[in-house]
Amino acid sequence: MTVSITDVARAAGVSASTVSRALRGRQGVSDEVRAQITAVAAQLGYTASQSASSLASGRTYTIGVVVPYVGRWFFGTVLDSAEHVFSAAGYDVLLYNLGSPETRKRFFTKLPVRKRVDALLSLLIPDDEESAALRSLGVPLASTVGGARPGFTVVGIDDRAGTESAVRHLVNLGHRRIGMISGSSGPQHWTTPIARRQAYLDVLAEAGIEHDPALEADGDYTVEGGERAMTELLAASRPPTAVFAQSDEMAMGALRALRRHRLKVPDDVSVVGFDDHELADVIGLTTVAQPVAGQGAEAARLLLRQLDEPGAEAPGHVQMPIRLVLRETTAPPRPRGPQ
Amino acid sequence: MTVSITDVARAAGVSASTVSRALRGRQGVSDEVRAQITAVAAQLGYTASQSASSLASGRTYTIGVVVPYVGRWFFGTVLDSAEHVFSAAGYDVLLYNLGSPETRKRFFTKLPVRKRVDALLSLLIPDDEESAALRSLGVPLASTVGGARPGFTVVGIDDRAGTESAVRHLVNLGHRRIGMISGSSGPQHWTTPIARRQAYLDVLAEAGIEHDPALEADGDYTVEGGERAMTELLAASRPPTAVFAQSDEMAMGALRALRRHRLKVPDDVSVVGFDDHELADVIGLTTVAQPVAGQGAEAARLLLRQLDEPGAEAPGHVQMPIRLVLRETTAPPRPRGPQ
DNA sequence: AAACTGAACGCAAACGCTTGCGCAACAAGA
DNA sequence: TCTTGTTGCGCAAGCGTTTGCGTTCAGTTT
Repeated sequence: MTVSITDVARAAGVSASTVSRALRGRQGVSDEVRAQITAVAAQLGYTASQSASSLASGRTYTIGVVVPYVGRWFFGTVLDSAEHVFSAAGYDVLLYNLGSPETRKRFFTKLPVRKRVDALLSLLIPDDEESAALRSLGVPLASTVGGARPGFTVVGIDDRAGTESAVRHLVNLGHRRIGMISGSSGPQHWTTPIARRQAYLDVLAEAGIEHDPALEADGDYTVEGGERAMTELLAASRPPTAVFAQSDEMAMGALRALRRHRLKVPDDVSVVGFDDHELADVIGLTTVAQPVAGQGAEAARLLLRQLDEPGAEAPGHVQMPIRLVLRETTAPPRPRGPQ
Repeated sequence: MTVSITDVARAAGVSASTVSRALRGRQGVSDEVRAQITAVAAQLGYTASQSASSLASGRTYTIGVVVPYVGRWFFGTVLDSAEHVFSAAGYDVLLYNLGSPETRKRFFTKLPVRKRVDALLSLLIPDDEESAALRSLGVPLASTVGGARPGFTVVGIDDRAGTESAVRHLVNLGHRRIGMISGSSGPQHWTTPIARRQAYLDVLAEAGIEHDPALEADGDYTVEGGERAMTELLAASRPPTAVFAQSDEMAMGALRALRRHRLKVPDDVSVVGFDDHELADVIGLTTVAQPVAGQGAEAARLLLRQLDEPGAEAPGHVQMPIRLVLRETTAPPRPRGPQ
């Protein structure tokens, strides 16, 4: 049926152990025999059975990646770059898409990755219990979202600094009524929205602007949510002249809401996003750019390093640079007064 | 170290085989013993080793998914929906991201999925050689792109009909100079761009419009490519008054090029895309919608069916519906003549 | 009461690899 | 010549499951 290691061994006139050593580049086999075996294996189209190999060796050469929504740009991009790093190093990736609460719960209770992966990269923020479950796997862990967590190597960005640059930009343009569309905090302890909100409040305070709770709305990190949130903000008794959205998707939703209300951007309302989505440039959105692919690649590299040198201390938290990208959705507020 | 089936067996006072049967719902074990074993297993936190299980049974409960670019909206969306179907059925997914020619070549020569998956879903179009390699895996195959292929269940859309509805829409608005931004055909026999081009030519012919090669440009299925292509088209001696882009991403690039040239959409130039990208609505792009997530889910379901009933004949090709979505980037051409 | 069922369970043989150990064979040092 | 190393390779014992077959035993049929 399917060709096994003993088939190769027989065909090459050696033992199975020699085939195993030869094909995996171990020493203890002469160059000529190795060449022989390699040739025979190629000719027979032999591939080692991953199951048998990992059962015997304990190594799976597989990395688990858990992500909330593969379909969303941010996660897709991180996954893309991480996958490249993994596959270049000879690792396969097992993907778990945990968008709905049920699949998420099932994953963390059944833990299908147990004994199946050598390491795990999480693109979602586990709560304490989930964190513990992952640690119980006994493999290196990394994450590209949220703040530092025990047992994890997390590569992220400085949410405070990013938010500050965005909001300060609006302040410097002369805006005083600055709204914010935030991402839902959800059931998990999702630190990002919290950090960004705090930074937003701090900048307002430092500029001597009184915070108006009516200028905050939740956008659920989606386009539709952003649209709803912007609509809410516009319904305030004194609507904002500028809005900071915690993600580009929400900013895009906000832009759509503004268009529906026949308000001009940036003349009537300025908008700044967060992420530098691939289409942010297309629609001219001012935003704070973060190296999304870079974070995925870096996290993957750090994971691989831990696998290569098991003794080494893993960095707890690394921060990647952010930068404000000025485009066409921000401008000074329209001068008020008698027209 | 890690708890094995014999640990559970010992703790429950039965044999390993009984544990195996009990946990997998096989018959031949009494209800009380089964309950006992289930409880003990849960308490010990036992999970069967996937390697050992698949080595012994030959089933991997894993599906391979190969995709050119996980980061792109189309593929991410298909993957997302397919993954949900697979995981709901108890299958894990192994992801292979084959964007670059090297990784692609490596994948098809080494075929790391051999003996690792029970079925394979391809979101890229394999050439004849690659197709043969996949068939040699001896597992059910499905694809969500391109035309029918021997050995594959492919679920797609009617590219001709989709293109016709888009181009006819432009013709009906009164356009006569209708450009097209196509996706590169690339090295593989990628039938989609060819089918769409043919439909484009046919509609022009049926409307009595002479085809002008200067109104065709390649956009590589990317935003940047679309922008370049549009710029090319605008450089023609008689530029188009309307453009059909073979994907929304390219259409978005075209919109950006038009904005850079200070041309109004749809007043100066109409644009219609293809796909109904999640952000098409945000920017008001007229486009032909295809059920992207639906195709992923359907392909996944068809694959699972083949696994459940190995004897059954698999459908060779199923087509999902498309529909033209009118938004704000198309309008009648600006009346010409003395202004 | 004997013979026959079927259900519930254990035994042991795979499944296809990896790896510690042992054993030649040969080279180099004493 | 005899040790001592070194290198190249085979043996065989796992790794943790699944599964065909055999055994036991309670319950049914003659």
